Amino acid sequence: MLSRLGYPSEDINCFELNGVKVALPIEPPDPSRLGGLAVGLLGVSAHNPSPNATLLRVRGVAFEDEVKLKAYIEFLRELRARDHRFLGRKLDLFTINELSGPGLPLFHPKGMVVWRGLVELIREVNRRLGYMEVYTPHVYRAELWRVSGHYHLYRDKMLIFKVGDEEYGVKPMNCPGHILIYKSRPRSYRELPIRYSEFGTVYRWEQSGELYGLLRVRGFTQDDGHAFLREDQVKDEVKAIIREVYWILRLFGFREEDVRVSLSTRPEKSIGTEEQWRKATEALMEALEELGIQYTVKEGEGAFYGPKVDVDFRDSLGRWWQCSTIQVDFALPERFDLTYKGPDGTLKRPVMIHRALLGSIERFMAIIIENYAGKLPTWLAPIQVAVLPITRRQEDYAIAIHGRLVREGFRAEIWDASTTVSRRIKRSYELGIPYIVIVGRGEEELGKITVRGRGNVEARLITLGQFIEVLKREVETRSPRQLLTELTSKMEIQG
RNA sequence: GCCCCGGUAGCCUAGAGGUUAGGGCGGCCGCCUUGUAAGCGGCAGGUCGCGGGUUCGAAUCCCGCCCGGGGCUCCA
Repeated sequence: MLSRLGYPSEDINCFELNGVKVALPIEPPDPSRLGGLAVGLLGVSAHNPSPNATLLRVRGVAFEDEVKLKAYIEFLRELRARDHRFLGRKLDLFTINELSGPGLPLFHPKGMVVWRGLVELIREVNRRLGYMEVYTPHVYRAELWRVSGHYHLYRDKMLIFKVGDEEYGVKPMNCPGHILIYKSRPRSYRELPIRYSEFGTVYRWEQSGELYGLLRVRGFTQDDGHAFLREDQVKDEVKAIIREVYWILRLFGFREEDVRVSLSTRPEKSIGTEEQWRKATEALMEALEELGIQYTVKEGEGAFYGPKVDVDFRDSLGRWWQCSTIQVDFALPERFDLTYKGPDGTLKRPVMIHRALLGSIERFMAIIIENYAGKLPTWLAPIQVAVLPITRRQEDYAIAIHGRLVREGFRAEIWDASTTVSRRIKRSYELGIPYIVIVGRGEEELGKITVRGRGNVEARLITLGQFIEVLKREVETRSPRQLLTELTSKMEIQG
């Protein structure tokens, strides 16, 4: 039984379906078919489209048949199973505590393992790109934020407070600190580009409704970098950065078709000369074209201080994320009166490039937790190996194996025989541990081990040395695959 | 920040004005000594988010606040 109800609002279509009032934000192609669809209820919310009408909106999804509906429900289940907010707790990576504050995550030891893995990865990239790591304070005199413009343009997101007679502000961005390092002495054109990087923790007072796990927080750490360079150096710098962004995405298993690049041009409200904008925008376009990268142009979407290139990528569930950003900036060099001595002896104004590769460590961590469904590749896994003695009689042997693994630099734990083997194996699967080493009487007598990988691959009775060699290679190459499979196939040949 | 929904032990959850708030996971203790995705038994663990109100009586009803979830808006 289906009937159309009056419109309380122009953009909502209301029907009564089997006695339940249903509001659809879109006009269904054939309203009379509504009754024959498979409908799943997603949520209920109230809206007040006009002063004298209250609308209860029941949100649901309709599919042509039960099979498609079930597939969608399965997708939602998958989302929940991969949700980094639950996995973060289960894997003991981080928590967000009501007492310490919303949007301010606390990273546990295991979470810091993943964090450090990402930071070390970016340190390598920074070395290749020539970015030198610096460290700057978290709090600055408000005067600095006046000079940078943040005091006026960004104030609603900033933490500004008074100490005695003077105001201070917690940093929402790292650039001003890096600028002051640049300004610490006169610069020559011969030095450029000067590149600074910092894993800088910034605080932005986001509105409470915008917070979302690690994906949207109030305190986060950027893998930030600023290059000070001549305008004619912009193109090469951007090319080098984008190449590295692609390298990083490939490392995490994102393919070309999962990456989307956009170029944002001059917005209406902006500073700088036409000439500067033209040069910078052309430099960005040329960089993208020379790399053979397809991109879309977002007219007028640039920052007020310069054009930018953003790299979005798509995770295994088809959701797009924006992390990497490369922005050209004419404004801050001017505001801080940055100069360098040109070859002709006159003072010139450098251009700045702001860039973040992962964007925020927190957000990127959340994305990879979800993308791997908690089963992190071995190089990032907080526990790489769990050693399981079958019975207490093998515990000394297990201790010896564990000790060797730890000395070789691996993150290993012993799970003693106080509970059953299958229970411990189940737990290792739940925690997404890459490898379990199982040692029973047979292994101990032969001085060997049995290794089982996450994908149910098993290498029986190999030597610890063989396993360490594979493990080492897997970690050093940051392999997304488990290299144990090589050992198992070898074993089959032998066996 | 706005709209709706929610908050019960470390985690998941039963409970809808009436005894000592019940269960599962996890934890601890004991038994078992285990060979590949949950062995058995016991014990501990709760200001029912916080504050106020209604009532003879509140986890349960009302108000305020805090926190979370879904959406809007915004971003890395």
